[in-house]
Amino acid sequence: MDNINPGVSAPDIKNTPEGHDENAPLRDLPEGAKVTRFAPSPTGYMHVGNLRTALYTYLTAKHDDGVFILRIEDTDQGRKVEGAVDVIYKTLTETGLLWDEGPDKPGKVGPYVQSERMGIFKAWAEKLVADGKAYYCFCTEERLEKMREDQIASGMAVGTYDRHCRDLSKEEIEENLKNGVPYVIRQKMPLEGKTSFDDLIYGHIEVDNRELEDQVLLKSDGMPTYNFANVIDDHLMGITHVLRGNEYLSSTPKYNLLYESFGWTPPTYIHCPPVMKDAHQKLSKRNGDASFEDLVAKGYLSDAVLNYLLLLGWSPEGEKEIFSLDEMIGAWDPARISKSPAIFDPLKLRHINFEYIKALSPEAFLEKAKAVMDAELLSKIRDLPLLCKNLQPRTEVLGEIPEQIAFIKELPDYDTELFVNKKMKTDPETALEALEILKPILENVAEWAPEAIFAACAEKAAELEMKNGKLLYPLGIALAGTRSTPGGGTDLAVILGKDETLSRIDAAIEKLRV
RNA sequence: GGCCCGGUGGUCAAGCGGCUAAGACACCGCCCUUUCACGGCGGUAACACGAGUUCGAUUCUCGUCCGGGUCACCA
Repeated sequence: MDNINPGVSAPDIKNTPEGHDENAPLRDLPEGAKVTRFAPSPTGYMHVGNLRTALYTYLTAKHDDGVFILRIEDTDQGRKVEGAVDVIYKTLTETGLLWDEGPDKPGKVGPYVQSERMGIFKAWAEKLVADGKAYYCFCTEERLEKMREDQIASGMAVGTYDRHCRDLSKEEIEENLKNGVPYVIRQKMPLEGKTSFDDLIYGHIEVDNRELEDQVLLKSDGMPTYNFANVIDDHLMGITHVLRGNEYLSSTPKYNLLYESFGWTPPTYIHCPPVMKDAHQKLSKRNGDASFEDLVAKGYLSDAVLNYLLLLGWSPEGEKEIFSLDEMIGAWDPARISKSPAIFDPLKLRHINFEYIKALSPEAFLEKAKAVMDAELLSKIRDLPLLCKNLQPRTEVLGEIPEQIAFIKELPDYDTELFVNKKMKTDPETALEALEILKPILENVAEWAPEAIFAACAEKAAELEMKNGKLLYPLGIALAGTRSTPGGGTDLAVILGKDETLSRIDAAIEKLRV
């Protein structure tokens, strides 16, 4: 995607408190345009919940011709997975969620990889300390450990920092700093009052400041916590709308206080409910739930997956269900995101995928179907277009095609009971008759084509005053050895070719004679 | 446990004080039909519970219950 604001070439903004100009315009955007960001951490796996967040984030930006930013949040170096960033690029590219700015598409507010922004966080944290909104904390791991134990023992609120270092004397702090005592920087929460914010989905949310912990902003290794980096980056990057999972709902007041401390305007928050595996568990890597890549590998179309995800937790105004990406952008309204969790329904995904497969041109379907067939199978199909014509309305997931037509490779060892069909009024006995009648017709049919074969068979049926099915149902069973096949007996004959057809009929006749 | 959020059929969901409470998936039945599908038509199935506000609550308030989230030098 091209730079969406060509012609604007403001100098790089300074990311530090000293150089930062709060009023410097970051981008030249149309009225009402939103700037959003998708900020995954590179853990090597894109689960569908993540992808859904990316979609919603993308749509929120694009609906008003805004900017969609990709930022990689890799401050936890320990969890970093090799190649994970590529998975993110690949998935977003495949689904068409193209970002306007990102690590590989630098804009004016880069860098877009958090680990490359390390220098700036410390400066901002120190500004907070200087302004009395944060403080150095020299508590050791052991003291914190002991504090928690004591808290549990005394039945106090669990895990909340006791603000031990909040009121250290100036001298004490200087002394520690001078001696190189390791420290973290903690946010100084107000001791009373309330903090509130408005979420686009959940509405007004208010908490007692007493509930808020003096959270760590800067770790002892100089790295920011997610909680801090997030706020700094979102602001410096000019993010106007923050979409994220609702697990952040309860920490948002802390973020708001940070914005307040800096004198910044908080973004609009849009918290999304989670995508669930069942009523109790989220969809997750740990549970071995399907990632986007897994679904595609199974034969789901990426557009179909995206379309399904769109509907999982969001509903359009009308009755329409199938949306192209452009249509999604047009119809999108973040206010219609659901408040409650949604259980991922594989069956519905199948259906949506089916709709997309149905909509494929015959040529496109043939290409996709061919891709899941092996050479041996392909060599035995005498009329691939005909097969595909029959397959297309019967395919929900591409990957299931091979098993659906396994009988082409090899006739299964079927039971003669299969010849029983009440509606067609057939049984093994009538089937034997039917096949014996059919055999010479097929041997002598003028042209080995669907219409010609069907016409010849139908003519014979009419002559014998029987329903077509009485004659043709047994043909299908004889040729496929299974009840469910893509196409009727005459189509199967063409797909298998004359020789194979005749030989399978002989085999059936033999089987029925014993 | 404290705090925050949620609760319409099996699932996704519409609804935003007055409706016989949409629609989709799944399921069942019928029709079409050379199998199975597709398609068409029809059907079963829901406002968690209890108070209150109101002439009237699925919609508003409170409580109960249930579920989820969060309480890290992880994001």
